[in-house]
Amino acid sequence: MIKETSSNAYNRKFLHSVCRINGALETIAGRWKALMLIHIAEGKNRFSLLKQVLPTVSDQVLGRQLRELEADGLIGKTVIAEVPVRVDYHLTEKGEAILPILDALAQWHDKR
Amino acid sequence: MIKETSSNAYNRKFLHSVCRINGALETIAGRWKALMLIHIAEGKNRFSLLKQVLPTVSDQVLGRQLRELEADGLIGKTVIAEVPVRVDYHLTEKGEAILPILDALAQWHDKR
DNA sequence: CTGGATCCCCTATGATACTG
DNA sequence: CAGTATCATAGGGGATCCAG
Repeated sequence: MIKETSSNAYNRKFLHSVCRINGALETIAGRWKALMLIHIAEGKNRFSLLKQVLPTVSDQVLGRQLRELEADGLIGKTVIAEVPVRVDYHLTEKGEAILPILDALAQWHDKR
Repeated sequence: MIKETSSNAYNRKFLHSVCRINGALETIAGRWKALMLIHIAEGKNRFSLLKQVLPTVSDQVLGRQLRELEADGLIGKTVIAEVPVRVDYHLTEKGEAILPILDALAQWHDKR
């Protein structure tokens, strides 16, 4: 059994919280993700609507980031079998929960 | 003069808040920055101490991210003219203010 | 309409060596 | 001790074309 120094315990404690912070940052740090979350929350909840409000994002990147947000559980989607097909996105509970933190970040950014 | 549609006004409003969020994210999204801020807050406030607690970061990257955090106003440094020279880092008021947000991110990350 | 497939490029990160 | 200079690498993002 390895005797633990207080420094080792200290490191593991903080490394753990940092892993969580980095994990959180990675889920929202995509170039457009914060923007996409806000727009979806405001009703721009379809692929073509998001393209309209994010004019400089490519189809490929928009699609990829939508899938990543879905995989991370921040958004969900509803496929409506019309012709042409229609897809509605919506924030999950977890997606809603990030909005106040994004707001806090925006306010923090204005300091000084 | 260009007549504004309500959609244009809508876009500019949200694009503005998103620019602020992305700006905030960029200042802390470096691979090690959140970790560095926490460690500096906890007293690991010198180059060699940070290297000890961040064993996989290279000197080059550590130095660069320290300079970036300093340029963004999150940390300050004090150079003590000993031999060998000694440099102490400390969080600025702005740097302290981000800590609760990082904590909120960590708690959010644990959801579900 | 909603994206997947493919290719390219740029930037952040990393490794190594060197300096005041 | 506290960095900087140089080179190499990987992954995110962008452009274009294509498909259900």
